[in-house]
Amino acid sequence: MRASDKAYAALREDIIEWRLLPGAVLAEVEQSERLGISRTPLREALSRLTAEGLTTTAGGRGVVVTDISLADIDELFELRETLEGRAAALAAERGDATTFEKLRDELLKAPELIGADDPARHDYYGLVGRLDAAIDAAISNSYLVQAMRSLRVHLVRVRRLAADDAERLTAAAAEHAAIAEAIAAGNPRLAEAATTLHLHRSLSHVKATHIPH
Amino acid sequence: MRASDKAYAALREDIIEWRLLPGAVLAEVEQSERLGISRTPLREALSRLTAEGLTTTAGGRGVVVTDISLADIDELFELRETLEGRAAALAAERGDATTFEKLRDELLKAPELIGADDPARHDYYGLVGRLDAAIDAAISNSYLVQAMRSLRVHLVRVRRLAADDAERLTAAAAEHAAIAEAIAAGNPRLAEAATTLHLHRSLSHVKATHIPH
DNA sequence: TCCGCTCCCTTTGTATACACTCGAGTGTGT
DNA sequence: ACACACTCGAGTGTATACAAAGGGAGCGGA
Repeated sequence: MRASDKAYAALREDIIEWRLLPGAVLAEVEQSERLGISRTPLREALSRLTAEGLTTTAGGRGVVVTDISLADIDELFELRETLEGRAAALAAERGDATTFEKLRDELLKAPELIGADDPARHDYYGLVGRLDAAIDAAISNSYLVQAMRSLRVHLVRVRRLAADDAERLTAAAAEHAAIAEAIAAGNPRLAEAATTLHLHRSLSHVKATHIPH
Repeated sequence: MRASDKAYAALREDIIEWRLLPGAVLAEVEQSERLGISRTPLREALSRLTAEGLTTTAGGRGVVVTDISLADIDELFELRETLEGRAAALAAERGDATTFEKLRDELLKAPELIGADDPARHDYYGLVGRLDAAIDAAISNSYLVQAMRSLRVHLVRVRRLAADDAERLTAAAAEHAAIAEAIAAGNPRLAEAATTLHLHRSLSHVKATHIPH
């Protein structure tokens, strides 16, 4: 793995996990020494982070970690609703039914995973990730997939702000199952509606349990 | 202006104007010498181009200019319809009516601009650009604006493939005027419908007059 | 005491030198 | 004659040295 990739992954992780808080200045020499690499690959990593919107160049003062305000969260979900709603509709038109039927069945059994003692709920998040991947594959539109992928980075960051209690996750699993069900049934409008519903509930939850930083 | 910005702008222009054709390899030493800068800022420029999707790294063999197939154009417009349709609807909800009324009036007079002998039709394209900018400002959603901005780069490139005859531009101006009219009237669904219509016509025109390369 | 100017220092921007990897081409052995 | 291996080279990846620019602190004047 290239040094610039390592630096990119490390910084991205630090920002998403809120170990590097908004406003933190990422000075080149400081970070390059911390990560044990030179400035050149670090600069490339910072460029990528800035292109993604996780950092921004603060004229002459280095790059700083971007903030996420409540307004940003609203904007984020507005775009998310647009993209994922359409994605779900397209998946319903083009996707393979059996794939999404299996995912639906797994999602209906998800409460068992959520109840387990794994605090990170890796299995459940992996399952949701597989649903996302299945939708991505079904729509076969690289530009749309790319747009959603760039959104997910910010969404993971936002999710870390909210308290992922078992109650909400159980409800979310049912909502995801509804989406998978609609896609499997080949019903685009239903799939879009289910996605809209899920995202509104998700946004409400985030705003309700939002931890100010 | 920084050297890396200069290199980025120059290469971006070359790719969009099809002076650098798909598949062309951009060797670092070669391009840095051509542009009169060193490899370091050039690499940053190439990183940005790759992030935008105009180039792609061909495993150790330098970066190459990406291709745009007919399938890509379909995908591009599918995403464009999603984003710009929603943008028009949001602008209708949140935009200032007088701003878009003025733009509508100007667009209705656009055929005069198109008839002028300026082969580049700078005035007309400037006017359409101002409509885009007005929509961007009206929706006040930086994430959505960012997503559309990253799309427009590819769209400009596609537009260069089509023959922008006066007839199509006149029709497009009328379609744009209809969008502005719907936004000014504060009718989101109408604005979205007008946008959908315009994009379908635009796509048909591109595919009909497509110049294979 | 407050405003403004200047100087210095910190930090980024650029250039260049070095290291390493991948691939092609050639030469040799069977 | 064919196949395998070795060498050479082109090109990227990384490190470091140098240049330039912007900001902050300190000093001086009003």
